[in-house]
Amino acid sequence: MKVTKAQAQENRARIVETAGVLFREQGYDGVGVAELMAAAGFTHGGFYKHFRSKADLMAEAAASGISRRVANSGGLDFCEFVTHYLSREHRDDPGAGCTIAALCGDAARQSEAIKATFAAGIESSLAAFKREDATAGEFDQTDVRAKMIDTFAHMVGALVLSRACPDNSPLAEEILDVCRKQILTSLRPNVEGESMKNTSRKPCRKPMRA
Amino acid sequence: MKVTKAQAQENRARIVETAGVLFREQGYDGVGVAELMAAAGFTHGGFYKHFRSKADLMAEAAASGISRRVANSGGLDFCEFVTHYLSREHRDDPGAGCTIAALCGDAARQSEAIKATFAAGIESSLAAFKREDATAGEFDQTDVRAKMIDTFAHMVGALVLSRACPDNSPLAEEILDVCRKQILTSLRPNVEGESMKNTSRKPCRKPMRA
DNA sequence: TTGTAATAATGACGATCATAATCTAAAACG
DNA sequence: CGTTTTAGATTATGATCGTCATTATTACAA
Repeated sequence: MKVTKAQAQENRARIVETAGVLFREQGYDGVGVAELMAAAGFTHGGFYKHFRSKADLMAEAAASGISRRVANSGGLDFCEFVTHYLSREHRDDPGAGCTIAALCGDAARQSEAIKATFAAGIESSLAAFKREDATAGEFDQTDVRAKMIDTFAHMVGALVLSRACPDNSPLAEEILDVCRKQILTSLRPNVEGESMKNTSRKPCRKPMRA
Repeated sequence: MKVTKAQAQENRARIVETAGVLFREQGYDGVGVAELMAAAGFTHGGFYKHFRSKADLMAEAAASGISRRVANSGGLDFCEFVTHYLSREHRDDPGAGCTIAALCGDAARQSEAIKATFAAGIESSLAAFKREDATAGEFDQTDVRAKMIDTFAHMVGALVLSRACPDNSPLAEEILDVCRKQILTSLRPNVEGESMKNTSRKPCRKPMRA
C-alpha cells in the first residue's frame, strides 16, 4: 500500500487539485471527505495521513486554486481577462474558474484562517492585475490600487449574481453583458470632452476577443 | 398539541423568518432542519406539516427575506441605502442583512427553482431602486436599468469580497471604503468639466449619514 | 538484507443529516 | 355534542458526516 515518496506527494497534489474543483462546484459543505477522496482515486481512510482536517485542505485548496488562477492569467491583456471573467463559459463552469468568486460566500462563514487565505489571494490577484496592466507613475499608486479593488469587486459581484440566476434566464446573461460593458468602458482612456474621474488605467492594448 | 389556525400560520411565519436569519448566517448547507426548528421554538418533527421539503423552505425564506428587505429600504434615499449596504454593520451581520448578498453563492448551487426565486428577487430589487431613485424620462429606460444592474452587482461584489476577508483585516475595510466611495461618486451629478459616461442617475437628495 | 517508517486501505466510531410514520390532544366543523 | 382534522411531539429511518485506530504493504535507511 505504501508508495514512493514522490508518488505520495503527487497523490497529495492530486487530492488538493481535485478538491479545489469539487469545492468550487459544490461548496465547502457540499463535498464530503469520502466523495473527495473517491474523486481523486482513493478511499477516504488515507485522508488524514495527508491533512490534519478537512478545514486544512480547504485552506490549501483555496490557496492553490487562487495562485494557479493568478499564474494562468499572466499572459492575458487585462481587458481580455475581464471579458473572459464575465463570459458565459466562466459563469457556467465554476469548477474551472475563479476560486474567489466561487467560494467567497462560503469563505465568509469559515474560520479566520481560511478568510486570511482568501484575503491573501485577493491581494495577490490585485498585485497580478497591477503588474499586468498599470502604467507605473501615471497616477498615484493609491489610486491604482483603489481602482483595482473596485474593479475586482465589480467583476466578482457580476459573476456571483449571474450564477444565482437560472442558467437560461435572460437576467443571468444581462448581468454579465451590462457589467462587462460598463467595466470595459471604465478601463478605456478618456475620449474627447469626457474625463472619467478616478480612472487611472491605460487603454487595452489588444482588441478583446469574442 | 393542536393550535389555532391563526396560531399555526403565525408559527409557520416564524419558522420562515428564523430560517431566513440562520440561512443567511450559516448558509443553506450549514443549517439542519432540527436546528432550524429548535431556533423557532419547535421540535423537528412538525416541520413536514408546514413544508414539503427543506428546499421548499429555502425558496420561501429567500423570497420572504428579499421582499422584506426591499420593503424596508423604501424610505431611504438611494445614497443612504448604498452607504448602509457597504457599512461595517451590514458586513458584520449578514443575518439581518441582504439575503441576495448572503446567499447568492449558495443559490448558484441549488435547484433552478431557487435560482428563479433569486432572479425574481433581483428584479424586484431593481424595480425598488428605480422607483426610489430614477428620474423617469431623464434618460433612456434601458440605460437606467443597466445602471441599476451594474450598481447592484458592484455593491454585492464589494460586500461578499469584504466578508471573505478576516473580520479585523485592513482589506475587509478597504474594499468597503473604496467601493462605497466609487459607487457614490458614480451616482453623483456631473460637475464642471467632467461628464460621466452612462451616468443616468440624479444626485442624492440628502447628505449621507456616517 | 534486515528493520523501521510511512502510505493508504479497511472498517468503525458517534454525530448529524433529511425525511417520515406514529401518536395525541386540541381546534375545527357538521 | 360528536366527529373529523391537524399542529406539533416523539421516535425511527437509512444515509452521510468528519475523524480515527488498525492493519497490510512497501519504500527506504541501516
